[in-house]
Amino acid sequence: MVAYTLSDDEVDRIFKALADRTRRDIVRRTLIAEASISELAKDYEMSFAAVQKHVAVLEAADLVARTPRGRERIILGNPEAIRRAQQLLGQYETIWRGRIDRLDALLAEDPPTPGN
Amino acid sequence: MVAYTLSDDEVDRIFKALADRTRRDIVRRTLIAEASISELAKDYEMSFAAVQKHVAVLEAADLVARTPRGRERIILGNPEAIRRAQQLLGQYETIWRGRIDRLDALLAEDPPTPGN
DNA sequence: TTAATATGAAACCAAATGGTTGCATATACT
DNA sequence: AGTATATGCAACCATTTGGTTTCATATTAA
Repeated sequence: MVAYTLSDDEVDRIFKALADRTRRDIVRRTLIAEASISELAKDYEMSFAAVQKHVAVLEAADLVARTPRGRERIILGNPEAIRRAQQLLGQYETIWRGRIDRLDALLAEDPPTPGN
Repeated sequence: MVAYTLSDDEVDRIFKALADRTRRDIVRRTLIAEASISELAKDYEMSFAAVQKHVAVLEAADLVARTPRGRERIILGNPEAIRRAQQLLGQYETIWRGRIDRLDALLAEDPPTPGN
């Protein structure tokens, strides 16, 4: 299992990209099946250009890939980026478990005495 | 295992809160050990008020809890919120696996014939 | 009681965000 | 060749974000 090290900038981009429901929906859809930008755009109540911008944000975060096919641009979700974000959150879980371990250690020590 | 259902607004708040390196550091630190806002603020190159605002963003996303203790406010990271975010990303993984299964099914079908 | 500390909250500011419209260009269809 | 479609990109706009400073209030310490 390779451990990816993401820079602060990369992590910023990933979470910022995921912090918008339209973008999360695009990720979800393009993980299910590829779609062109105009196919995606049909289903949102906003302009084509707005959807295009959302896709650009996702691509900058490497959450989707954009491949030309004729006059279209095919968007495909990138499960690897999602996995990296998940691993990142997993590290916080590990940190927290460390705190619990330390608390347990404290409680396992000699019970506190007035003179201690 | 209880499945939490987060509203779009809640998910927006969580990822937006995590999309800032100072806030991620505050989460990390307060998962390790509780800290007052001023203790946190000492270690960042910004005003106390700025750190106070970051804590407010994290609290709104339920990523930390703020408990009064005397004149201080003690900040403690909330591992449950992190876990929920992780589960959310896990759902995307599941979605993606569905695509792979469908692709496998396609490949397992009768090989394509010109007349098909 | 007075001084110091910790927080809260408001007003302000520059930059980023999320949307728009309009126009240019590339590709496909007839 | 001419038209329709898909995209890219720029300019613009309102709102949000991430910072600041300032002032008020609550609590602790001397």
